[in-house]
Amino acid sequence: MTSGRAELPPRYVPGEVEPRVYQRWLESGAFTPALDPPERAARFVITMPPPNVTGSLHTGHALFVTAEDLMMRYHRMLGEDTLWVPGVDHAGIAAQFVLDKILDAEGESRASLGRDRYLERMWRFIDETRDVISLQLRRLGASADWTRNRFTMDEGSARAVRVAFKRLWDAGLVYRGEALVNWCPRCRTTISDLENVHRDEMGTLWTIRYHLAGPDGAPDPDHWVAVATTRPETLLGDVALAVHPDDERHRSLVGREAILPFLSRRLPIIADPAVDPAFGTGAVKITPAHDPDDYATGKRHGLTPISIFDEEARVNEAGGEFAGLDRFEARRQIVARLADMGDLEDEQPHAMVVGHCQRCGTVVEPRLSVQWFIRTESLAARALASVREGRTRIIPARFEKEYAHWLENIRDWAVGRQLWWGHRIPAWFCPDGHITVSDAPEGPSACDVCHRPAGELTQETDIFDTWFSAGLWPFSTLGWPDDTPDMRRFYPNSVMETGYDIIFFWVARMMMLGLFLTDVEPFQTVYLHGLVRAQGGVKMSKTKGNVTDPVELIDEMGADAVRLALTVGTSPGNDQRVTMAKLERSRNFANKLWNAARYVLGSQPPDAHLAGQSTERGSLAERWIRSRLAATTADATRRMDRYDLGGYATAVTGFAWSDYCDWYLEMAKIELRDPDASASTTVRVWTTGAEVLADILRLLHPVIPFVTEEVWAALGAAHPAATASPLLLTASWPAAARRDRGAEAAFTSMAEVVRAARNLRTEAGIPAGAVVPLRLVPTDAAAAEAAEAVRRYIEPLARVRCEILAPDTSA
RNA sequence: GGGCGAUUAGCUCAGCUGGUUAGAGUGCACGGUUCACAUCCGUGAGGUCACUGGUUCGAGUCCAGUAUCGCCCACCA
Repeated sequence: MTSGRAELPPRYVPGEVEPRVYQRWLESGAFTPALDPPERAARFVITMPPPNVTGSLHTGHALFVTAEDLMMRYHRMLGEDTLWVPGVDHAGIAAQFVLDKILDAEGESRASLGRDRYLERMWRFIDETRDVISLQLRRLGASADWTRNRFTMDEGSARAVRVAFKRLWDAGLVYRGEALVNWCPRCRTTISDLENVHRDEMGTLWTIRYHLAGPDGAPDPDHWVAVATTRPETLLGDVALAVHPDDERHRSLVGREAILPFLSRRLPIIADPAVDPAFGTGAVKITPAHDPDDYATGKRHGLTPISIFDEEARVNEAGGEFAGLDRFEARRQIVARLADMGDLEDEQPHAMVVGHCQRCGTVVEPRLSVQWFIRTESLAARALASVREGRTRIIPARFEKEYAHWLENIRDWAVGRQLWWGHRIPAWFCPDGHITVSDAPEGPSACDVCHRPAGELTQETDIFDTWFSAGLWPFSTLGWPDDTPDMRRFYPNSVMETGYDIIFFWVARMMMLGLFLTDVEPFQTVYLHGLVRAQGGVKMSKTKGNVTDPVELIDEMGADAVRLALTVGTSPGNDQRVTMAKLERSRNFANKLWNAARYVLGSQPPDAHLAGQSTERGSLAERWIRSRLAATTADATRRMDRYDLGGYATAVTGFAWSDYCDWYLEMAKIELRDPDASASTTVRVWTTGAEVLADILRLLHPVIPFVTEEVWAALGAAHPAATASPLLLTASWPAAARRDRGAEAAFTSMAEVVRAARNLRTEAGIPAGAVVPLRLVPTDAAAAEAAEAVRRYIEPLARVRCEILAPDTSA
């Protein structure tokens, strides 16, 4: 390689270097693990949360890419066998929500298209959107292996889903049964407990009179039971009234019957200890099909539930005259009618908790239906033990408690969804109701029980909860269930990195499924980042209009600045704000580095590239900066190893800016311009600066990869010995050298004098350009000697002329 | 109803296993066109580490309690 002057453009323009640098990385093939990994190399595999296929980059993505890429680049530089499999998630319910809105605008709907055409339309839609997010992730610098790009609806995932379900079924961990589930009337599907988000709301508590049945069976106008309810519309599904067995006020009622308004159904009055005598009137209506408590009560008393809503929560034919009304309209009319009849006794504002669909916000309706469940008890116990016994560690540790609490109280997982976009449950029914689960792509050849041929079987129409396929991600992306080279080499993964908001949705599910299916923890470490909040600390949301578009920020500030701003001053699991001030500061740092490099390149003495590694003892400036570099390297490495990404970034950027730029380069200028310096000294001083810069680039590369890579190339052209590797991406992480305490102490004393002198100038109002005398009074002969030794730095740095007086020993 | 977190300079946040004058950035004040950089340089002001007790030679750091804010979990009509 011919060396010589290398140049960087005089101005740093954010966003300019990224495309060509990323292209160089891609062409190097370094994102893809080598076919023959180095012997005994440690392994580092990231588990990435696959973003929603229909989504577009938001700040949360920017944060996870930054954190993961930081770790990846660090471990790659350590020479480890690294892998980051990128991909996207089909996001069943979320994707349908998006497509349904588009169809609505086109005058179409799920119903008008039907399942097959709807799915065709979805695939076309996905084809348009599925690369968007990946391309955006690349703009942030994600050093993922794009040759292994995956999708939770690809054939590999589909097969993993079938096999996983079959194994769960064969192990008796799957059952199908009637249950009261969370139903979203807008999405028209079951949702899990996790997707049912509770919100405090102000509702109304109505007190309604249920007349007792008279001797003739007709309602007795003079005798009634008053019942308090927040949902009067559900009375259409009442099957009983209940009181507490010890409640004296109502004891005489037990065993009698009341007449349901409007429908004249006879309701037995029962006694059940679940009733709180202190609440309302002490008597409650029992509506097993629409209330979880009532469902349990009904079961205890052998009552048959009556469902009164259809899938869109309109009153069905069981509701008599109210049939066809929306549930809230039905409520209004029923309350009005009761009031007219004089049977509305009271109406009070009432604080209550209401479940809403996580996706669309609609009030969740408990609905009685037959569902697929996964038995979670044994799965959860293993997932719990893994963390308790330290085989998987969660960072920060406080989330281990939340994880444990959730798993200890887990309920069975309703995995079926009445949607179309997703993996269809591989279960078939024969006319006799037997269930056959098959993991074969073409389905079973016959009923497992009665051996009827496949032609007489029909497949379940429900699909899986999106998190079921996501829960297989760490291994379905590596070829599981086959014993592939990737599985052997990269499983289990090392670090699963994600936001704390999906610890239950995703992390816990991966642990449960991973342990059951592969007998090993899918990853050793769970690193949870905080959430990015908008200015003022509120959650970002499109409806609030406070979303900062990371793509715009990258255009304006550069990907390096966005990454640095998301890293400095953060700690795992804690929320953070991104402010314009922080972004500007980060961009300024990139600019600073660029200019420092320009100075180094521009100040290269002739033939400097011919100098080998200097062995002679350098100047104080050189020894000091090398010692500080050693300290910073050790600190940065330690922080990286402890996942203190914020501390790492702060340490390294601080070193580069303060120690290197503000002090070393200024001291080096003095030495480089010294007319008395020998050529070899000048070369040595410059080379030290170039070598330290090279290590700064290595240390900074994980967090600001683009600028450092570009500077590395220029530095390599000027001084190949400093860089050694053509790409910084694959350069080695620096080893911490020995510190030089003597040099550090000498520097500190010198710097104190300079700072004191500058302070005196400012206080005395001495013009910045004026060179004034400075009298130093050493405390002893050694101090005098030391002062003399650093005079050459003090004088230009403080713009003074030193007079070093005789030692004053009086103090 | 449980549980968790936060509370440190005007603002945004770091402070690991308790140890010398509590840090950073930004903002502010003042001064700077020195040939890398005004996306910069220099100097400076600014904190009873929410509050109350306790442990300790010593606490922002550990313990108990209180307050405010936020989050998670939870089938009471």
